[in-house]
Amino acid sequence: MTKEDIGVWDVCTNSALRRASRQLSQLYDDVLAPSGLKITQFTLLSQIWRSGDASLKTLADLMVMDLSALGHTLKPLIRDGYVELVPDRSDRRVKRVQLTKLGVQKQEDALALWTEAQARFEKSYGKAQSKALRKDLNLIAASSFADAFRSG
Amino acid sequence: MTKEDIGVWDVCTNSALRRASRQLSQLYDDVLAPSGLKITQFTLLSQIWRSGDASLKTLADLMVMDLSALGHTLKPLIRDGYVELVPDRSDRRVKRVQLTKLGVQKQEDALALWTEAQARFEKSYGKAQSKALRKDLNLIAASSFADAFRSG
DNA sequence: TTTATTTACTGGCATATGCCACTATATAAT
DNA sequence: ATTATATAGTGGCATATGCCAGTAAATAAA
Repeated sequence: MTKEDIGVWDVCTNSALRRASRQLSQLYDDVLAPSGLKITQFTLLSQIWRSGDASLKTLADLMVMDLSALGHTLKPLIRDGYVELVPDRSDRRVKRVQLTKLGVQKQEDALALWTEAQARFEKSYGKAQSKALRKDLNLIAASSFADAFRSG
Repeated sequence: MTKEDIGVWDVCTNSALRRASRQLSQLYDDVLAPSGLKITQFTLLSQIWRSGDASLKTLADLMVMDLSALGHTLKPLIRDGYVELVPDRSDRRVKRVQLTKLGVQKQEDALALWTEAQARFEKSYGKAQSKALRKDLNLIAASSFADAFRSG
């Protein structure tokens, strides 16, 4: 009977996306474990480094994340001394997100593990396939896609 | 400078996956809002229906979700009377997950909204593309993929 | 300049998800 | 039958993520 043979993930793109996310984050987390960072945290540290000293709002937009959600997620990283929020001098509403020395060091440490995870992923999934998949996913994450979806 | 121009999601498949998940769940949630269900909850109700009366463990495996995580996620749905856990007669450790009449009704109500969301997605992303993407994602969610990743 | 509006962030509450320790069963090994 | 081991769930704790209300500060409007 079809009902039992087909999963929601076979028909619902969102559930397929979340299910794959759970699996992959699990796999990356396992590899990153020795660093004490989860892949989500490593991702944040990496993006904070890449973004220079972006404001919370800017970083939230880049990450396609709710501003307050980002604030919450940063809490453990701030508590552990990897990240700090520096008030902007000109606009006193703004706080800039920066890596501490310890944070930079931690990111660099974990980078080797991430590279290992990424290598394993590409070995299993294919290097070109991986790149194509990221492109597809980044399209979905784009604000232009959200606009199209909402107006459609 | 490359550092600022390239996001983690351009190089890390996991972060690309999570970022796209956040965006898409957001979009689906908005469409489902009138039903009072989040897309994650609708997904669970749908899969519970599809799975007949699977045990928590079976459902967790199907959803590629931690057993206890599934238990937690079901709490609100049980509290609201959409789902119930029925102890198995033969194996007293096992609990079977079932939709209540109210749950079936709720799922059917929300189905129209989900269909709308899915239609919008396919209109923006392409029907064939969507199907291909789900296939890719389901490959990543497969246990065989996890095995390959871990041994790789 | 005084007021209205928009913007950036915070804190509280809720769901999503995972780990670990513990309990209850069931099954295999002796 | 007794003991060892494996399996299914539960409860507590922690992170991930989002909504909403409230505060502070900047900006536009009157």
